[in-house]
Amino acid sequence: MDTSTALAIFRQQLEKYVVFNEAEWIIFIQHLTFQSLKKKKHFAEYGKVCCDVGFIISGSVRYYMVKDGEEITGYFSFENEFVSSYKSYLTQQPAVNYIQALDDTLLIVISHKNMHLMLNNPMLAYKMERFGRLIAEHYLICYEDRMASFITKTPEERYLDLLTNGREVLQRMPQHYIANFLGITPVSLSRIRRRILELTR
Amino acid sequence: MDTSTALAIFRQQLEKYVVFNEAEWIIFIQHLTFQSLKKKKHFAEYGKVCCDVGFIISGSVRYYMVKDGEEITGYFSFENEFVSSYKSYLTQQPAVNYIQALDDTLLIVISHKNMHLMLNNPMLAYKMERFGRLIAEHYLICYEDRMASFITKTPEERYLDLLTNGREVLQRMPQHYIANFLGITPVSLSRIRRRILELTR
DNA sequence: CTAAAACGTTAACAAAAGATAAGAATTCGT
DNA sequence: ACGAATTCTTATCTTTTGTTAACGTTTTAG
Repeated sequence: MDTSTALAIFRQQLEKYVVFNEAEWIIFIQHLTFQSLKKKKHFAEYGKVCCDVGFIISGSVRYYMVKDGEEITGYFSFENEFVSSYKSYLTQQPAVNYIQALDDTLLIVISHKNMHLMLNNPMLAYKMERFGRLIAEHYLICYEDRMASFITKTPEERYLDLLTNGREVLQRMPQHYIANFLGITPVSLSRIRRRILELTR
Repeated sequence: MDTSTALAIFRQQLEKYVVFNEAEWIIFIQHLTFQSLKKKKHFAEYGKVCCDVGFIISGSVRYYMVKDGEEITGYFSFENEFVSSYKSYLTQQPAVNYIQALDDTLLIVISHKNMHLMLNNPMLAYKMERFGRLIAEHYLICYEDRMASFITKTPEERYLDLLTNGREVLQRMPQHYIANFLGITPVSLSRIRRRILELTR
């Protein structure tokens, strides 16, 4: 995909949050860069400050932490979604997690530095504050839903939710990533799948 | 506590996020109201749109959902913290949870209507966007931490975290609220406490 | 193309958690 | 102050999950 197509897609997706006029857009895109991540390469790593927010033009990533030498996958992001180790990005402190490309992934990137240049550029400041607010609110709602499912639902119920809603996650993802995502072990997920199969058979 | 003291506290706490000059402050406070919630009264209820964000001057609240007729407590907020059923507030759709005062609680309230009046008031718009962004980012980080603990830690580890960090939550909170908050049953928490006692004895 | 690595299922056993109920201690409402 | 309700612990039993290991299959890398 060429960069102008990617930018057009980005602009269209952004319009959920904020609409730039031509003059603003020209300045805005000067603060963007492209990043191409080969499969298995990292967008963010434990112990390193995450300097970027990315917007996924194509591909996908997984978020994981390492505990007792084990990788534990906590989340995924797909096309037309944002990706960052937000706490690290926002505080510019070292990240506690990894973010890794699951496929070859093309991203539009806003560095923390460029974001703050825009937040301090009178031409863009207002819209960037608004943009930042709406993005943060959007992901706040995602987290609120996800926390609620952990508090009120069993792993089996969360998996059934995934079957009905989370098409994309299930299609191409290794099952042990999904197990972690649900808060259980791969073996346990395999058993849950068996139980469901037996019931629906 | 009188209202001017409360406002002074609020102003000071807000300075973590945004600093108002005198002219702005005068307009800002015209968009605030006070709310006094008796113990056990609700700040938000299932099925009703949550129209307000509150700032807790004194007291505390718990967030809970009802599942199979059971109340399941998912979170708490204390003095100098914000409280809202954010998804409902932000989308103005009916809430899926309840928020209830644990003690008599005094709040400073910004209604959704007033928030949007300020967001559209040229005198305040920029700072309110910024305020909204920073608040959302703050709670995004809280959620990120909390999700991480659910994905990577056992209930026992989460309880031990609470023992070292969460002083306030543990002090005055019924134990079955804390159990829900940890994602387990009250009986299970009681057993975890016993195990810990036996080890440290 | 081939060897190695990763993946998903299953089994067997251990550990933990859920459900239910009983009983004592504490708190609450009036 | 009193009875009722709530809270916490403990016990028992059941269910679920974790752990480890084995096995066949699939995918990956060189």
